[in-house]
Amino acid sequence: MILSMENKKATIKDVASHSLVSIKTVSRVINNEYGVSKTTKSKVLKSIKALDYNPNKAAQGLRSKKSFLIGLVYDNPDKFYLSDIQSGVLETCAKNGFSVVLFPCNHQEEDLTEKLIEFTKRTNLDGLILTPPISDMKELVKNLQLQIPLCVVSPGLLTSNPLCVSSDDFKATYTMTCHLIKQGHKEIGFIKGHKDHGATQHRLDGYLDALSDNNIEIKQENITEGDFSFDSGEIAAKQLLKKGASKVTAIFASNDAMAAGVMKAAHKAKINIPNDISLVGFDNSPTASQAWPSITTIAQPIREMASSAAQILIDNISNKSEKKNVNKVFGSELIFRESVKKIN
Amino acid sequence: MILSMENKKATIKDVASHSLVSIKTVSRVINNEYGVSKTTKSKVLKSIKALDYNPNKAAQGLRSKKSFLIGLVYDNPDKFYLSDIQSGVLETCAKNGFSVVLFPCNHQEEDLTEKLIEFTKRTNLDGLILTPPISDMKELVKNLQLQIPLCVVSPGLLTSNPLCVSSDDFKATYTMTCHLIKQGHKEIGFIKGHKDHGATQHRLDGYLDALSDNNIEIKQENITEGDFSFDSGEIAAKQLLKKGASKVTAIFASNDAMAAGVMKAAHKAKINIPNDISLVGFDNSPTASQAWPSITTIAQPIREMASSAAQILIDNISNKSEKKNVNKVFGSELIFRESVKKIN
DNA sequence: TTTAGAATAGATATCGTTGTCATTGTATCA
DNA sequence: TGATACAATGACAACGATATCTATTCTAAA
Repeated sequence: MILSMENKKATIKDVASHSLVSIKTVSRVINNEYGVSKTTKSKVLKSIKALDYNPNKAAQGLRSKKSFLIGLVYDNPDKFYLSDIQSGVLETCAKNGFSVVLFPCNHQEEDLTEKLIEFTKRTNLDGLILTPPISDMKELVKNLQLQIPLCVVSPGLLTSNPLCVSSDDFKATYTMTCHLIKQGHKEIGFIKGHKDHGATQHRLDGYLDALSDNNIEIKQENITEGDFSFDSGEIAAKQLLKKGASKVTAIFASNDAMAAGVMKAAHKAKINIPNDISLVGFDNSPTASQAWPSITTIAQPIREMASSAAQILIDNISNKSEKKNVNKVFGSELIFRESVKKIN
Repeated sequence: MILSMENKKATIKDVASHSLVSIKTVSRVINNEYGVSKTTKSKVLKSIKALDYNPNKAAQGLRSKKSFLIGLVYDNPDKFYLSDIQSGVLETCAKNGFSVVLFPCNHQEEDLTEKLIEFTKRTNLDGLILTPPISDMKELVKNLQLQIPLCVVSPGLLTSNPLCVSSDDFKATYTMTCHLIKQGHKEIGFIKGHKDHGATQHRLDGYLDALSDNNIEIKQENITEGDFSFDSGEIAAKQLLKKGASKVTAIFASNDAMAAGVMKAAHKAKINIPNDISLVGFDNSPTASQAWPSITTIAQPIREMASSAAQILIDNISNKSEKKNVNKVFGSELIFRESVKKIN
């Protein structure tokens, strides 16, 4: 029947009869399975094109017990970070025929574990990606007994989860602090991040170790609390600056948003950056390059990390890789701009 | 059989036998269909809870020809805007049992129409949401012959698409320009947005009409090109400012990112905002509140608009609403901050 | 009582694909 | 030559839900 073929979507059956093979053979072609001759394969592919055939995901999923869905869990106020994460995951998933289901949440919520389990079941996910700060919650990650693979994106090397993609925040902060020291800075203020983020401790450690290794005294008064937000950076800066401009000659903010807050505080207090005080941030967000003066910072391949996390997860789902433990580490890059000045 | 029930996921069959009814009755309960007595219903619900049953989306989708998937199409460099759009759509979809599939793209791509059609088919979407600037492309929207409902988010009132959610950028810009005029400004510079965005024209028109209605001469030299990016704002500002500080007394940037660019240019040129020049932006993004001085701007309920778009779409999919044409308009709010000064 | 009609429940086919197992054809080996 | 291996293909059941149609029960009016 050629009549009214245009209205309805072609099914595997249509492709089979069009190319004069069985539906099973068409299925083999679709899934790149072993055991189809070249001629048959090209014949089937031609029919698929001719009929504009797209496999029905629901049917595939029902039969093969897969959903082709990957969950992306996040609770990060940094929209730039999130955007990179999303596009990285998205790209890799699309390339592999998977779709992404977003799960924004509040990491402080009491029953987050239950909600995640419920979400996973309800959505019938094939895999789950956890990003900071959720991925930093060791207890939660440990208790999350899912029947599907889980990949975490983490700021540090230590993680108990079998599938992991991590950056080396410690090393990056250490190197940057050394850079400041080489520029003659000894009194370096530090603004910590949100306490629930693993990155907060790693970055602090990098700062502390760099000071120690360079025989510079660690002063608690130079270390202030922050929570990665712009406002907290401004508040912390006020605290660091009120102790007299003679004191601190540089400020290391744990991220760019807080560094921008520092800049606002400096503006208000008529303190010039970098002439009076040097400033560095972390993340290489647009904020840092658009500030005036532009802010020296640390770039991490967030997008690539996310992309890699998705790939590792998909490989694991498809059992392409036999490895049970994967921890891919990504390096950071120091971005030198105008906010740091050499002093004597 | 109670044995080893924990390992496998419960199906509708299990629920049926557990509550001693037919699977059809369970189905009726799940879908809130007519024709189940209260006692039966509560019995079934109890079983569902007891067995921790979740309907299999793939099976539901296969049989009912639905995918419970909604596509969100975007190509907007503004991460704050995007974040609001996403969370609005996400929330409403989650509430209605739908999932969101993201489709980032490049609006200048040659074969975007074909790609969208292909995406829709491949993903088996139940509905599609188009956001600016894709939703501004009239030809594309018109040519997009999909078999599923389409809802556009638009900055203006004019749209040929039956399902639409819009803001009133014209009115907002008009009102804000009048505000500047009331503050004594007559020489008001204007930075246009990206030419492909509908908002660009609406906002320019608001500015132009406000000047006309207040009998202020429109000068082409006061109107500069921009593209909504920070950098373009900085460049445009340089152009407006080099004509001598005596000339323009206020600058209206079509969005906050460009307003921030203006601020950077002013800093560099030692021009004080608001003492030398007043500045307003558009969007009420964090950029505007975090700048120093903070920037007067216009707030739009982006999140609510996105949420509403999703609801309209879902209602249409479910045929809950018989209306074929819906155009919900959302108002804007002027946010007064430190960047505008009254002059005489 | 009887009975029409509504409310409720069930049996069975079906959606479009993949999994299992059987069958065919062809080349290789003793 | 016959046995054997292996590549290529196909027939049919099954995945877990909803749709359709039919059957039973209940209620209220005649």
